Amino acid sequence: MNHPMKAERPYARFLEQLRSAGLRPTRQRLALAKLLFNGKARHVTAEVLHGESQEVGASVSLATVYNTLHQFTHAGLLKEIIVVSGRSYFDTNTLHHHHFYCEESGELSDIDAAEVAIGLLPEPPLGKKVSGIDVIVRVKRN
Amino acid sequence: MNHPMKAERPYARFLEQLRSAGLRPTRQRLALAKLLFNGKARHVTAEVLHGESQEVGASVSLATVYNTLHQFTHAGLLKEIIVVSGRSYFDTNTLHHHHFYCEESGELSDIDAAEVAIGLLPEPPLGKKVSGIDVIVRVKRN
DNA sequence: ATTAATGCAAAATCTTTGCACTTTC
DNA sequence: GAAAGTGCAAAGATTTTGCATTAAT
Repeated sequence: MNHPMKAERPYARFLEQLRSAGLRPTRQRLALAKLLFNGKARHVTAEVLHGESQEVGASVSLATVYNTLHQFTHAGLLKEIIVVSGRSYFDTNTLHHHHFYCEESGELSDIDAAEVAIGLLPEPPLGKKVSGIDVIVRVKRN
Repeated sequence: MNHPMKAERPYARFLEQLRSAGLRPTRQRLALAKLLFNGKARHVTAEVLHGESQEVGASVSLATVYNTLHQFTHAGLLKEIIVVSGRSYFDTNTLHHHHFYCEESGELSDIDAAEVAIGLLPEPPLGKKVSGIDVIVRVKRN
């Protein structure tokens, strides 16, 4: 076995994922998808993802990173998380869940929805219906 | 009693509030405090508060509005609320509580903390302690 | 007088857009 | 070749900053 453990068809899954979202599998989207969806849940900002794409040699412009993150979000592949002003995080975990957010490090981590039991909730304002609930547990260094 | 129901010492309360926060009661701060703390709970953006200060004839520069909002926040007179990217809301309700947020209108409204019973919570990440919990109930028009 | 606060315009951030060029189908 | 996607630089939007002027103690 000379070859390392790289997958035989490394893009197959992403190709599938993109196609089913109606997005053409371009080099840039594949590169970003590969960075985003390689196993563990990720929380990235556009800036960070752009940096990673450069490190990997897959040069993708920052504008395209933004476009792609939003396209993926609209396609249901990502979830946008707002925890701090002036920066958007994108989460590869699209299931309903919540977050720990460390203001010092900027790190986000997931909290399974089942782990947060929200008891009662008051009636929403008149003429409005609930469309989502986000719980942000802010944390600090001990 | 010819005089209408305007308070005899309209600024007394604000003066007190500012002084106890160690902030000099300048014309601008008094004007903004008056707009912010006149009774009911308010949720304002810098832009909106700046607009209101102009309507009232108390011209305060936008930079000073930002400064003042942050000073008030640090002094514990306001609470900053993050619900949407690229815009900060400031809430005159500094008690622990949560929010309804309408993405369509941008309106925020309070939910008393007692009305949201959060059952269990997982352990925060190693070396971190919980510093706050924000619940945002996103709502849409029916 | 000292010290703090304000205003202005300029800068800094993050994000979006317009349009020519390139790639995918 | 038609349609969609990309890159770049420029524009937008919100927020912060530097510094001379003004106001509060």
